[in-house]
Amino acid sequence: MNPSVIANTGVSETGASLLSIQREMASVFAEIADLFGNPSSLGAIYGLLFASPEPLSMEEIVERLGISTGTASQGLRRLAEMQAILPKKEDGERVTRYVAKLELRPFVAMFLEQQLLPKIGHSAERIETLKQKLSSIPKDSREELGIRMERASKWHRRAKTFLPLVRKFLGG
Amino acid sequence: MNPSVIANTGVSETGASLLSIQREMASVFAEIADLFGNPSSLGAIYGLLFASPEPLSMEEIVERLGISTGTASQGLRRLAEMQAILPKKEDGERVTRYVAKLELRPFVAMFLEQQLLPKIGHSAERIETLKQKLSSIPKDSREELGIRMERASKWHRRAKTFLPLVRKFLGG
DNA sequence: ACTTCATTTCATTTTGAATTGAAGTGTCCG
DNA sequence: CGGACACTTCAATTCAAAATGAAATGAAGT
Repeated sequence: MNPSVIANTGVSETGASLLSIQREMASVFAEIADLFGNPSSLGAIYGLLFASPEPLSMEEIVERLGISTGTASQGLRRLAEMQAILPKKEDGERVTRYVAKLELRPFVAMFLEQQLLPKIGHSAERIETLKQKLSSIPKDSREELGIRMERASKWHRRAKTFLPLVRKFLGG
Repeated sequence: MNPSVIANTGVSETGASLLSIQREMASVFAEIADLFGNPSSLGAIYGLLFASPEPLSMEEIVERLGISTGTASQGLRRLAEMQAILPKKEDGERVTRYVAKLELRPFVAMFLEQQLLPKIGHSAERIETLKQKLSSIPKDSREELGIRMERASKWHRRAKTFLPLVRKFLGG
């Protein structure tokens, strides 16, 4: 069996085994990505770069993961936006190569600030609005509903004070 | 315009306004549910019960939310399993009615213990396994990869110590 | 035993997000 | 200019998860 089916970065031989580790790492991070509601391709790309000491070009990523150029392009953009990877435009080269940042912070920050906090905030608002509509319903339900909505508000307040704290602990 | 299009629990009139509040609440909780990777119907059902001082039967839930009996049946089962609602089989009645529990704990516990912790644990294992495969790759990559995997392990360890703590704060 | 009605089950359908891939854009270099 | 190449875009496709609804189950009452 030919051990070097896939052209690696030019680092000569035995790439097959390295590649298999990289693919497994991609798969691990893919799972984690979709656990947090992100496309698993995002995780796969990051995982590959995480397991690649050498920077990789988009083309190399596409062939090693077997994904489309469209997915790779968009994934790389989002990862760069969330500061999870670093684009390296080398001197007189045509291609951009990417390296993984090895900190957890970008992920935690992105997840909390882009996903959780805004949506928590939004639903908190909707509940506040609802509280005001309470006056227009029969008094027996009104009282109990008031208590319940107050409780829902309290959940939101707790979440809002707690989440930034999470960030400090995991991201710091 | 007829104000009582929908048969409410028998609580006489002005149900339209109560119903609209309940539907809005269902919608708020539906958003939150899918934010945490659950079917939004789960959230909708819980939200409706949360905004309903009176216990509701499955049939009432189906008609108020406009969902199918299948969805309602499965949703009620899951919510009961995760201790988010309480089934009330009343004395000589045919139907089971449900009330919302008003604590946040069941949700936090369920999310952490059923979703996060197991999957975090699983990916931690996969990374441990990968560490052992490192010996079979060229030494230059080997060293750097060793460092990186160690770092990924550290993330997992942090998450595992931190998540139970989250539970105490939000759930207790 | 038979009817009724609440609930469950599950094969099918729907829906929406992720992915594809080919056409488009832009840039570098001869 | 022109052609090659790296990358982006986006309409169409795929695919998995969720929802549907009709048939099966089963518990009460007669």
